[in-house]
Amino acid sequence: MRMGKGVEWAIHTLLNLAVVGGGPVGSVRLADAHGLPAAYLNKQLQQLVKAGLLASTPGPRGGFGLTRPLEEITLLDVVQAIEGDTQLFPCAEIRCQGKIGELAPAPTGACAVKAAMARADRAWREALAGQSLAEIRTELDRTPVFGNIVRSVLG
Amino acid sequence: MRMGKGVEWAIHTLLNLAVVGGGPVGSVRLADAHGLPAAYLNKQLQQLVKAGLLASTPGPRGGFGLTRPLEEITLLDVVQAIEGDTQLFPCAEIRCQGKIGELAPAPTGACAVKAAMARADRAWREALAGQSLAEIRTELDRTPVFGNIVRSVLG
DNA sequence: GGCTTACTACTCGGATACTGCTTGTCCGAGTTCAGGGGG
DNA sequence: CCCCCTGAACTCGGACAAGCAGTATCCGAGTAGTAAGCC
Repeated sequence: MRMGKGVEWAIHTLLNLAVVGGGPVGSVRLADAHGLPAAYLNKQLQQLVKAGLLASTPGPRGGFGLTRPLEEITLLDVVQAIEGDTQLFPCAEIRCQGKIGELAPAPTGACAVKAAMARADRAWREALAGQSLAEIRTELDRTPVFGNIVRSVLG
Repeated sequence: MRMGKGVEWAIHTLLNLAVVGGGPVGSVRLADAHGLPAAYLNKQLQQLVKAGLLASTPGPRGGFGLTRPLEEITLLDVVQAIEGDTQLFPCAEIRCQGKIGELAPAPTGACAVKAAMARADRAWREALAGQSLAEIRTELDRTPVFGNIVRSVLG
């Protein structure tokens, strides 16, 4: 159980877009920056567009651009955009199946297992929502050369 | 990104084994209790044996039995036994690849993205480790008939 | 009658197919820009 | 000289394959219990 690589790609791409600022950047250039397959990265970026994190402009000089500053983008936003907002624990309600399910009365409350897992799930999501991409960029800016390199590659 | 069904199966099976107490129970009977494919449940239970949560005894009258009380089994134990202890976020270090990777100096510290994701991961694991199966069983015992049904099915 | 022994039935355990999702690739619709022709 | 039009190049967007992990199944190794045979 692990999330797809698209999440890592999306985060780094969002950070790069913020560093370069300015107008939209095409998916090919964004992919070359980290040696990623361009067409597949494009697919992931479309997910970010659907989620409202990016805006896409077609045609020459087109590409993808941020719709809001990094301060307003949390890790949870990115993860949900790429992976969807499904729970980590897929409760199939097997407590209501099989011999036990047939004999037991219809359950009144929610499944205790499901509830416990949901608590952990919530802790994870809150930890993700508590960290914005802006904070991560601050960490990256500890290496001052970084900004120049990104701008030289994507500019 | 969601964990396999085996986790739900394992948790309910562990709870059932605790309720019935006594000697080992075969995988077929455990599977019938919730209408699960017996052979595949067997595969998952083997994972629990490897993790030390269950003990298996072969031959007739054999089966699986708990090795310690529910108080000493956390949700994290079960999840790690079934899913492995890999991180949710698979950092491929793409920051060191592509044009940016070639131009940037060798990174000194850990990846900021990886670190942020690891924090959320830790929050999730701590939430899982903070809940034992005994607490869940307490919830289930709110329905007093439950114990009798489990014993009648597995006895 | 008691003990030994062979047999049967039942269990786990690992090796073997199948399915669905993640990953990866390709081509078409749409738009901007450039260049040529006409007014 | 300025405007319009046509064409081309480049972009996103969704449709189309490949690979792999999760899912499901089956058969063999091993053991407890049983029943028959022997002392």
